[in-house]
Amino acid sequence: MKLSPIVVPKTSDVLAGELRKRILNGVFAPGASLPAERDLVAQTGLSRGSVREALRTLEAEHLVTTRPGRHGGSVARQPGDDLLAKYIGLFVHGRGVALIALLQTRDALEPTLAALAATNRTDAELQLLVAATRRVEEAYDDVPLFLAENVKWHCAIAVASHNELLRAFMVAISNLVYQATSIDNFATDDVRKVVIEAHRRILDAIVAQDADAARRRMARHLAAATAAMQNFADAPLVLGP
Amino acid sequence: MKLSPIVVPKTSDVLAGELRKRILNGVFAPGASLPAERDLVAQTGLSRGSVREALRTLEAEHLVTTRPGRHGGSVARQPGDDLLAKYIGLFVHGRGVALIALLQTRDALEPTLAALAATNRTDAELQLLVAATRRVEEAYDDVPLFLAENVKWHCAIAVASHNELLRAFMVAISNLVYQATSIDNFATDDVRKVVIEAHRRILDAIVAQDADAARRRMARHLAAATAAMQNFADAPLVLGP
DNA sequence: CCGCCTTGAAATGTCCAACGATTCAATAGG
DNA sequence: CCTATTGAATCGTTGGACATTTCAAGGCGG
Repeated sequence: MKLSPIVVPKTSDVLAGELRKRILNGVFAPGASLPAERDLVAQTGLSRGSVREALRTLEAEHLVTTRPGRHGGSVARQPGDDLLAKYIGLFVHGRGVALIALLQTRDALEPTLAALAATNRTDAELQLLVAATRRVEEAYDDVPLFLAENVKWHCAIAVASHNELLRAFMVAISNLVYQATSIDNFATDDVRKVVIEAHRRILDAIVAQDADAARRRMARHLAAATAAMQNFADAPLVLGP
Repeated sequence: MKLSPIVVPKTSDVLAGELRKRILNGVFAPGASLPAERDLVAQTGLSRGSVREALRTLEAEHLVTTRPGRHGGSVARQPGDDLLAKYIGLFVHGRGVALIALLQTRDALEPTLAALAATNRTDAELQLLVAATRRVEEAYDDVPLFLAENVKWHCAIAVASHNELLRAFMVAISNLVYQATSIDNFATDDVRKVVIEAHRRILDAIVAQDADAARRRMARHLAAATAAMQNFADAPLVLGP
């Protein structure tokens, strides 16, 4: 008879897994309190050290926040966009991903986002998008503001797409590209003029809920923007917050 | 005189921050060992519990792995694909992202990946891709194996694209989709036959380094695959290890 | 009666000491 | 020369004690 190698997981990891499951399953809804440390000790039969290590793990995963004091304790949280953005940034910086790779990723995501936005947008989101478009145009003379408003415009599209995952990806990448390019002034007068015109045409397609046109125009817009900064796109990505 | 509110960070968080800084700065290069727990205790003057909690935090961030035993200890890691995959998974499950949103994201990423693979592939990667294609075909009669090899095939494309960020996204999403769909048997005989044929045509385009054809054919392939599971795509995503 | 202050309770934060479990290297024995 | 035993280094786990933080309730003075 043969036995396969036996692995013994750490008790704190087991407990962390159990609690994680319950949080993601909604047993502990966001905002709800988990049992107190000593209650967990009593319920699980583990030591307090193990329980605390499990809670530290979940805390690092942003699944709970823990506060001391009278009505303190650990409360469940919902993992948000900021968490994903943080780890995407960590990945990009840690691996030294080149700017060109970020631009390629953006080129892959945004045409689909535009198409989805055209299909799924609500009227309220359309109003926000119109306002964002106007703010970009009004910032024509202020290059840093122009770039910042431009990022917000693209994020507004992402929000209107009603796809949370794509949106989270897009927001994270947009901010990374913004950080990497805001120093270099590739946004000449001509570039800014072209951007404004492209935004208008994309907005028109979204107003008309024409998904194909929105996708096509966004793809062209990005190709132009990428070309404008192509000169230093191969440089390894530096900087960051 | 007025005093602003004083915040006292947890000692374990402070230590985790210090170690994190050193790992990201390269003081502890990937693969290098951190001081042993008891050495950290001696150097920092903290208790072993606090040191361990700090290490659990870094472990959850995939910045270290820690092993017991003689030459065990904590070694620094480079945040890799698995890190991003873990947190993408947390986001998807935590937010209850629908399967349709995952499929839309995949549809956005993979045509670009195929195009990049056609352009950037090396001969070695092409060989791997050929082998992966053959394995999918050989698994025609074994549906679970077929699905698993199918995922590997798509990941092989992602690797050949030479875009680390897109690849990491793709690998994470592929596995999530796989987990969510491997239970439902939508992969009928007809579907599997069509998949194999589509893979061949995409592979041909990558062999010929025809980026446009690769993108086009991948888009069509995905549209067909998405349609095959469209029936239950709106269901909220459940399950997953 | 109202408002401030003190006190107490509940919870996490930190430390210490010990023992158990795991892994690998060195050494003794066949 | 090979194998098995021993031993050392290291993490894993437990239990208990005390410190710190936070809030609520009650007491005191106005």
